[in-house]
Amino acid sequence: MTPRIVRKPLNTYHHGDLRDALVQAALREAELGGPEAVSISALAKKLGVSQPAPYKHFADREALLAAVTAEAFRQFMATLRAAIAKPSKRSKLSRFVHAAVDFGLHRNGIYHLMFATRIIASAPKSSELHGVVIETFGLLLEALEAPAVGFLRERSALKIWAALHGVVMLAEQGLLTGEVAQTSREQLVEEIVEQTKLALAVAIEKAGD
Amino acid sequence: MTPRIVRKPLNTYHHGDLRDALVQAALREAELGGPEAVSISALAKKLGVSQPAPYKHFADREALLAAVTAEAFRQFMATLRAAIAKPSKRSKLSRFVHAAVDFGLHRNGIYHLMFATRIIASAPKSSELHGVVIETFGLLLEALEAPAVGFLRERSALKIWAALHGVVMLAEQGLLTGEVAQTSREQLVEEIVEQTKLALAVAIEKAGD
DNA sequence: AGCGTAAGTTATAGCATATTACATTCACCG
DNA sequence: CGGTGAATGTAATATGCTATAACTTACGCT
Repeated sequence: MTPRIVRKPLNTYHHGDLRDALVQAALREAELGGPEAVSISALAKKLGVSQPAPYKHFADREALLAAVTAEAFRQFMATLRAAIAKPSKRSKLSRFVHAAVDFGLHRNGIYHLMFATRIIASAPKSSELHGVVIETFGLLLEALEAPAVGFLRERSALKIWAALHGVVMLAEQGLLTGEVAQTSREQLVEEIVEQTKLALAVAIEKAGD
Repeated sequence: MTPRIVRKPLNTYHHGDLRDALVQAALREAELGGPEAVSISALAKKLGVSQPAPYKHFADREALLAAVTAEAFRQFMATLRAAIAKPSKRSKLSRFVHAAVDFGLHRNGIYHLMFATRIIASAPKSSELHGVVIETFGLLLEALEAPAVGFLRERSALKIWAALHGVVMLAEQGLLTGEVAQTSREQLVEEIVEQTKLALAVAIEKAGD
């Protein structure tokens, strides 16, 4: 009858699920203030445990951030999956890209954690984090719906991935409004999708010769 | 006969040019370890002044980082200017983009400082930093050599800027080698340049109707 | 020559990461 | 049951960083 599967002792000594609570709380902090807003001691205080308690679950701050980043990717993927599943007259790819950019702008701090740090690069290839990154890329490949073979398809996906990340960065830095560009974000994203599709079509045709 | 234009007192009390020395030293630190490797107290020790001395020149750490970032942009621009000036059989735009990506990868930590933090976004529009950013964008517009009018030209520039930034990120995260993609970085960059040129040509033609 | 101010200094508060040694509870097994 | 080892927590402490306050020194200007 208890809503919790995990056993949660009533005594105050053991928290019961500190590890997960840390990840969730850290994610909330990162959402607002970015990676550097995540403070182990602040989290411990907020969760009502002693300051060094988190170190029983994470070797150091970086290890916590890696776990938080992995969780962020899972939420990212959930958003993307929902976007490409929902029927619409726009293409799957277009929906994917717009959803990704929206995520990057609305959940700003988290996006920074995912893409503007070296957390991924310094995580071992066998890690959980690396796995979800690959999986996310797979989602993009799926959204691409390209009739092409692996090679061209992957290159197109990489170009899309790169460009959409760049758009998020430009928007964040305030370079998509005002003097520099009268271009709206959505317009830019749509153009990128279209020009990549066009380039892919050209490449396929050329390969067909 | 003294090589220094700036007066540098021989007594140990006044450093003589602490502000500039801080910026340069911070830039070196950031080059290796990224923005978070910049520690005011460490810099002070390295420069032989007391720990709070830097605060006479910068209100806080963020102010120092903003100055460092502005200097980084100046070096970035110098590199880009050299690249587009040097004659080659490749297009100006191609040279620009390759130089930018190279800069992003070789001077990794600095690039992070420039594009993966909120320093620009949180700097006032009238600031020195904002100025050099606009100037850098102007350099890209120049490199584009597009026959198009402002509107289309700017959009193309934005797409290029976004994509090249994304490529740097992908390369840094190690997503351009191994299982995910057999695509080389240079190939990808070249394709992006080409497909943007193509898209621009199409857009110009359509506008000409 | 003297004075104001820019640019240093020491001292100190406050917060964060991380380690060590110790305490408590959980889970399991005889 | 009861006891024991591992997991999980605590207290105490070292170290390093940002930042401020109050004081000192030397530069430059009239």
